[in-house]
Amino acid sequence: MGAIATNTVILGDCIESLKKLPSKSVDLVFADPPYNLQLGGDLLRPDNSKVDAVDDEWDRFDSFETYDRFTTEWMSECQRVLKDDGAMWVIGSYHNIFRVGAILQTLGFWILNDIVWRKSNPMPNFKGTRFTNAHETLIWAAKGRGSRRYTFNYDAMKMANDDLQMRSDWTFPLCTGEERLKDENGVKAHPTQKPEALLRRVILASTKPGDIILDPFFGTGTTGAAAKQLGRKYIGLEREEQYATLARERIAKVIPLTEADLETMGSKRQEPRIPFGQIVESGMLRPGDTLYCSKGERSARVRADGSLVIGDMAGSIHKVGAMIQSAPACNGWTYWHFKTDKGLAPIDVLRMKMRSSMAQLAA
Amino acid sequence: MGAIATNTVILGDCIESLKKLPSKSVDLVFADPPYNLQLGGDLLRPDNSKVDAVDDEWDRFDSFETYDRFTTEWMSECQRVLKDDGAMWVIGSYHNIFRVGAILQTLGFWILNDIVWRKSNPMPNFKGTRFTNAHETLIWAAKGRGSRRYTFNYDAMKMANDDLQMRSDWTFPLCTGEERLKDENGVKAHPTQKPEALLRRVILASTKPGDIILDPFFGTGTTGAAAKQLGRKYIGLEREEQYATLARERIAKVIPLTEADLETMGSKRQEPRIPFGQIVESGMLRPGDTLYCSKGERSARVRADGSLVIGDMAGSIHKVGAMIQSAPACNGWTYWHFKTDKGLAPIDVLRMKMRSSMAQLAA
DNA sequence: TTCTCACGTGAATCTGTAG
DNA sequence: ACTACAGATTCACGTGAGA
Repeated sequence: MGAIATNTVILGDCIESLKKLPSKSVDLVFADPPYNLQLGGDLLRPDNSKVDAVDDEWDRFDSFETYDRFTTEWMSECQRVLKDDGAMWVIGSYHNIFRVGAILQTLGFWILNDIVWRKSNPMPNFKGTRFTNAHETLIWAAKGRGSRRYTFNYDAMKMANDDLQMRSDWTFPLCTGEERLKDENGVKAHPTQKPEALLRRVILASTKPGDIILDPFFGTGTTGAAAKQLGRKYIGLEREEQYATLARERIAKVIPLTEADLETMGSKRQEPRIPFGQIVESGMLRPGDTLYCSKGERSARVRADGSLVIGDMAGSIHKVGAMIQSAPACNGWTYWHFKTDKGLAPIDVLRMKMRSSMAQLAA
Repeated sequence: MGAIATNTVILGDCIESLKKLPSKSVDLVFADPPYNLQLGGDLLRPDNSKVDAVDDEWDRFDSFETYDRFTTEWMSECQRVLKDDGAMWVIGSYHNIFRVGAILQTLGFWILNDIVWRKSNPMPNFKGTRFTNAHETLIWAAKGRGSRRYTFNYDAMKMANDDLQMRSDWTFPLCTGEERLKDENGVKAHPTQKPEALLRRVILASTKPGDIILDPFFGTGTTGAAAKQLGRKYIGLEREEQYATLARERIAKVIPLTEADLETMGSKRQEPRIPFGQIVESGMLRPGDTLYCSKGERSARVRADGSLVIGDMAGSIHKVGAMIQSAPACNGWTYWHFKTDKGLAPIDVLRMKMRSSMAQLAA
């Protein structure tokens, strides 16, 4: 086996390019394949502006069967190209991730974790028809069931998480602002650019310095940029010349980090927000229970969704508290009280209790 | 089709029992199928013979295939039993959720969301070989692609989340303590008992009071307990007699909420429609009155039939609102305002007044 | 200079009913 | 099947203009 060319972007069809790569030559694959979104018509926000949808030709497939065939092809080539101790990451959404995961298992990959990327700033569901789609899923899998020697930098991950084991749910913002590549008109250069922070965590967790990372859907080269920063090598495959060019220019500007830089990259944690509805869902309060103001003169009834009712007024603890006092605003957590053996206690006590039971959670 | 028996636990093989249920008879399916292929015993072939545990490399495929066949069978029966506007939830971990999701799509179910249950107190990864497996995944899917009338209580969910859209990541603790069912020796009665809070959110989000919820893997009856509490009906299928017995005892102790406590924030889409003409007919506004946009720069005149006029444009409050803004659509109720002592107020205020006076008439 | 506020936008399977 | 139209619907941030 000759030396493989690294730190390069290969222009061309991903499967064709994969076939030319030698077997057992890369340490990690990171793949961000088309999601096969199957969008309908236009989507308008409440302010009537249009959502810039992903309608690119590369994301359109005739059927699930076509998508599955495509997935099977690129993935089995990746499996061949991986070293025996290598591993693969694939990112996707509910549109494609289940097919991706099933195929990967069927091919013999051995799933190590599924990871949830919680977006701190997702796009809302404008029409109020579903839950806000606020996460994507990554699958981390070893080449085969027997591969016990995959790389996992346990201590680096623990360190990055304030000395707690890194969990399978990660919180990062979307790629926006400075980091988001723009064309000459200031329009986003690629519709699905991933945040570098996400890639850095993937790479720090599952590769060693000097490892070779293959990205078969390179796009604008986030994987390459993060790899270079962290002292790893990359091979990017990309079909669209404009993306490949952008990626090369982008990566050229990246300055590799020093050891010292890396140490300061720990993630910050913050107190999790507890909605009042969750207090009710948890059973700490029950629908039908009564809440009182501190003097006990005023009362309201709790409903199953966390709303309060007084007469024909209904709304959140804050809104109803404000209405009843004819005040512009009200902190419902301190205004409303519940009955205990020792008299009235503010519901904020319940929130603190809930917080402490969730103390382990990085927000 | 005769009335279906509800609030009952049916003992027996899940697929056999499903086949006896009438088509299009339930509103929601909640399924917590067996997760792990390797445990054996849990898995039955379609002919009810047991699958032997297999370690052999070459047998791996056979084992996935068996799981897939089992999944396809129970799931297509559920699809048949669901009403056309019904929906299904399935919960799983990375061991099985990808196969479950792919099969569900292939059967024609239409995924609405994938939901991440973040565990606030997961079991750590003791060996430090992977990320702490701190979540499970739920898939929420409509019966088919065309099913647009599935139930989603958007406003109740928004209320439960402090007036923000409910996201696709939910945080709940594991089922522990009092809630966890124990046998006579104090040992947990079921290995995978789900928290009631999780089920309550599922039920509150996607059913109406009185709906029928089918759980084909009933276990110790968390679905039934939550359903009874929330004024929904349940049908539980369970193979193991000891679980079925435990479930019946558990559910018998549950005290349902009263109708008043079950009430949640209602959807605006379901409120009775008031034509604008009726506001004019009632005298709340008079023909010839002027309406303004919120800033007061634009104005239109009200005509006797409830149409608006600006210059030579005339039409409904919505159409004229859209035209004047050159927008594709407009909600006239919130766009147009009328003059009061205290300044401009949206005409939606008048609609709310009208609605409440109509409600009093009905009562 | 610093703060405030309006505006733009992100992998989105995004309405319901009457005729 | 289709059309027409009433009317319901958004969160977190980054940027840049203006105070």
